[in-house]
Amino acid sequence: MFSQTQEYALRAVICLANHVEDGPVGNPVIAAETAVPPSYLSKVLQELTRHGILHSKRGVGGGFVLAHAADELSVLEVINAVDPLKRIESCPLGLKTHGTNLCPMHARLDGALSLVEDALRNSTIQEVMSEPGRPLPLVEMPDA
Amino acid sequence: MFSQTQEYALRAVICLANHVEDGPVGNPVIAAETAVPPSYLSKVLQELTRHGILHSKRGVGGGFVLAHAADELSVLEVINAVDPLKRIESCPLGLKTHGTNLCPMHARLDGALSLVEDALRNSTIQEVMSEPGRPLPLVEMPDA
DNA sequence: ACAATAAAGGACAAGCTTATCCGTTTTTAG
DNA sequence: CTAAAAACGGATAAGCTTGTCCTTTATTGT
Repeated sequence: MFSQTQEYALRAVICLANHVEDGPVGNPVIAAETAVPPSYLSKVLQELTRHGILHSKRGVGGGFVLAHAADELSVLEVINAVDPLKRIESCPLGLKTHGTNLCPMHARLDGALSLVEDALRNSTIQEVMSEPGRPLPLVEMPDA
Repeated sequence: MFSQTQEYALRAVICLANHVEDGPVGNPVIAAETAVPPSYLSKVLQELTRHGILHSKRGVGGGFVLAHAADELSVLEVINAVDPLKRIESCPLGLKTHGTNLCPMHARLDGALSLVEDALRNSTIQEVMSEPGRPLPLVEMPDA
């Protein structure tokens, strides 16, 4: 339901949010902390950069940083940057007389998609980085 | 978000619900009415049969019929038969100390999945076959 | 029993997602 | 100005989803 690429993108963004004080973070570091294959992560980070989620800096001391504050960035934005959640906007069968007025079946499916869209739009990266009673993303729990 | 196979399965089931009076309906008829490639549809119908959503009958006059009444069959059951919606039950990074207590990020993603699951569980095929103000699935609107 | 019909099942092909590799460009440091 | 670091970009491979084709098995009617 959520793609691997979406998952990777979210991990990377959370990782960068964790490092927000540290200046640019390089691909290898992010890869290590997020357990994403470095060569693939590289593509994902590129895509996030193209969509303005990250800023990248080349050369020595370069790497990636968040382009916006963690509480100004939604989970949905990250997902849409790499692999957009696409709503059902017109009849998948191409029935012309349905046009934009979906049949009840597709209306329900799209309704479900809209719930997802809303939930993710209203979750910021900030919110998702720590929550009382839940472990921190990307890190093993301090021994219980 | 929803796979092609899930979409095909739903179309096929709705088609069979439309033909519920007519006895078994063959693959070629379903394929034509649902605009699904017949050779692929054949696999989907097989899978629905294996999971008890349909009954199949071989030989002359054979075909497929719904195994249950349309108002006793949920959209979720159909989807789960061919390509199950899988919830996030444990940490995708395999962090052992997260175990079954997801981090807030995965908790939100799974929360979204649970909304979808609920919405689809509570939609019956009956409900999805006609709804005032919406066109009927699979058929062009009687000219407006 | 035989022939026709239709689903079941297996083997295979095309296309997209995920993943890898390597050369190029940009930036920094010395 | 040169060398090293690091992102960028293109080409290619592996795997899964989607789609095709053909043979086998079961059922029905004659």
